[in-house]
Amino acid sequence: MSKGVNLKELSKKLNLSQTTVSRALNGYPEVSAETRRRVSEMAEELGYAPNSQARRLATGRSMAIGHVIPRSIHEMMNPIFLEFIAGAGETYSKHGYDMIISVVEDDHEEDAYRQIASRKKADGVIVHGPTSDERRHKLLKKLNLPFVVHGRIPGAEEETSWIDMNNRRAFERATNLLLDLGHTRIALLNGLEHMDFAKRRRRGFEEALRARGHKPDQALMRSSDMTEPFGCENAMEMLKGDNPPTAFLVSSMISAIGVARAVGQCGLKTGKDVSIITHDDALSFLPNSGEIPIFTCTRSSVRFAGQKAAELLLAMISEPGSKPTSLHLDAELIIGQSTGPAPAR
Amino acid sequence: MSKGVNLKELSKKLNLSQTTVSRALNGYPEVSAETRRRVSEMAEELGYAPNSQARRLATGRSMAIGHVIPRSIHEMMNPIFLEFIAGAGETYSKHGYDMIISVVEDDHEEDAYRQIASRKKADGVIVHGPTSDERRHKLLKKLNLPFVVHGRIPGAEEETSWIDMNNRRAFERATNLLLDLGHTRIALLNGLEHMDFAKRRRRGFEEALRARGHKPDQALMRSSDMTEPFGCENAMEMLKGDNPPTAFLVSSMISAIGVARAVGQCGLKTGKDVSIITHDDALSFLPNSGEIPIFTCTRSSVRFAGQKAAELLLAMISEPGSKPTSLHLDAELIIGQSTGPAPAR
DNA sequence: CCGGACATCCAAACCGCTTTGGATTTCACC
DNA sequence: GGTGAAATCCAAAGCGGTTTGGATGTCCGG
Repeated sequence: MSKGVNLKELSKKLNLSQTTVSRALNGYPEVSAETRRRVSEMAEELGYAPNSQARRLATGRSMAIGHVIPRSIHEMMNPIFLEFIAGAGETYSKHGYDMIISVVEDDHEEDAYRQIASRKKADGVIVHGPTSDERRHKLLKKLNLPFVVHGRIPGAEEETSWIDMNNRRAFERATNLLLDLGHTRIALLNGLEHMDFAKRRRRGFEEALRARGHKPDQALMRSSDMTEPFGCENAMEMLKGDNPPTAFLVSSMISAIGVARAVGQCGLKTGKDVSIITHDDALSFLPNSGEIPIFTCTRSSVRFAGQKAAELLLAMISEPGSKPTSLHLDAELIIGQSTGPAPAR
Repeated sequence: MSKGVNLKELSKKLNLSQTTVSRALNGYPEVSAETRRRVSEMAEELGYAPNSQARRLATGRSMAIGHVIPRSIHEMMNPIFLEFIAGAGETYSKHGYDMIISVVEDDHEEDAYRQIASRKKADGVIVHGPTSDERRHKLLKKLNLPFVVHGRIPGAEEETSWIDMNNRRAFERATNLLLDLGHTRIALLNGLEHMDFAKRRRRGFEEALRARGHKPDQALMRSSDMTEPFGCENAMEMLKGDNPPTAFLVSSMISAIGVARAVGQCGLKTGKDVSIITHDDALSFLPNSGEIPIFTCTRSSVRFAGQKAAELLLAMISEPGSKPTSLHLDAELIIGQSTGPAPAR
């Protein structure tokens, strides 16, 4: 077994033409049931599997989806990116597609897309982490390479296919919850704000504040890669300042953990002295579930987003020329242990 | 530009044979310098790039490396896996290889490898997360598919190529440090112990204890997926028990963060009342650097391991029949803020 | 018994590249 | 001037599939 039979050998063994064997295996109708049975049996027995390169060459479809990640973006999106990929990967393998990932130097990103197109490495790509001045979609259109954006490209919402969560709304709701609890000095620890999602989150935050007559305080807003130390250091600094915040709205569980650490180090109690709401991407290694989750959060499974993005893209590929579609997911607002009424002054 | 010229058209335009053009572009010697120049210029101008499927079919090399991840293993190794992948990916693209990742249902793992081999999807694979009763290497040998193991397969160290850190030694050293600081009740929060790396870490821990005349206490050892809550819950439980540990040795930063949270919740101070040493895979989104790192740790960059694993594999592929090679990395022991002398009883 | 409609199957072209096995030209050297 | 080596270049044969355009055989109604 697994000796590496090819179509020619298989068909010889069966006394059939390659045509017939190929058709039998690929489910074409012009083959008798009996023949089809014989063919599949023999194929099974000899462990035949079509060479994918040959098939791809012949069909002109590469049966692969590309993900290109510049090193820097990659570092920044680390765990979230992986979870998304995992979701997409499930969809791909379900449909017989391969996932190819290119880790490239930042200044070679365009090149990477060009190569995918010209060398026919993939039938489509996923665009990760769109920024405010995104340009990749233009390149991809020029290259005629189908793509789906994870997130939204400002100004190109209508002409591109995308999947995104409602970032603005999620942070608006979270902010309102904190306001309802009596918090008025609320800090925002956001992701890098040249990223579209971060910009939207800030907007949701600020709008909610303004709607209730509060002025957003720049001194309470920070934006950076969402690491643990980022959360800790900034929270520490703010908590030690005068007129410290009583609540934090944080863009990532990882940073939120850092905030919690800072709170502890200041001798305060999370959920009592200081409230924290974080966005929770439902990362599998950072579960925030349980009967009462540790963190109050806005939750939206990025893995699910990955699955859906892949489905969208595969659909686009199989029906070229169809209208762009998009999926707008709402985050759940889940009450956990990290929020409570604002402490009396 | 990027109109999709192929070799035939390009050579026609140049009044040369496909042979010559192909050779010129691929750097073969039997082409005059002048001709080569003309060819590259025209190729550049027309935006020619060889179709990768065709090239692969013709050369018989798929120029791709496969990584298959069963969903469950994947979930468990999440961030570490990604960091490894990132490292490997850098090496691949530097050498013109593609990285293809298959996310498969657990019971289809074997299938995935079989397909990679029979359909010639990849020239080699990386084996992730070997367990104590590992069997994948046997399958891969049978399939004649080159592979490199990230970690070691117990009993097959000589006959396989692998890259691993010295888990036993790292945990032995960490344990000794704690003993030197006067700690005698040391807890071990380990990864799942059917994984080879976790088993080695435990061995290092226990041997160090025994060597100094201490009996490992089963009540202080836990093993699980290395999540944050795992660290917190178990630390909490132990700290609240009678005769609590004064130090924790933890297999992952993520869990260590959980431990620190538990310590804080118990009203204790990390590095004073309770010491923590963690293994630090140098994940980019969980930096533990700074002048004095937060956590005392044994550090070994898993991204670097990924790069090296890829190099090993590519070398194996280009020199078939070479002896298996392996790389044994030593972790650094780095003193941070989370350790201090054992508190007086 | 004949012609056409179906049902089956096949030979050969094709996908776009690499590579083998020459063919042709050039040139130094005897 | 003849000759063999070196330098260039080319036609054609793969690589292993899919797909087009028939060929052959069978069955049915008229």
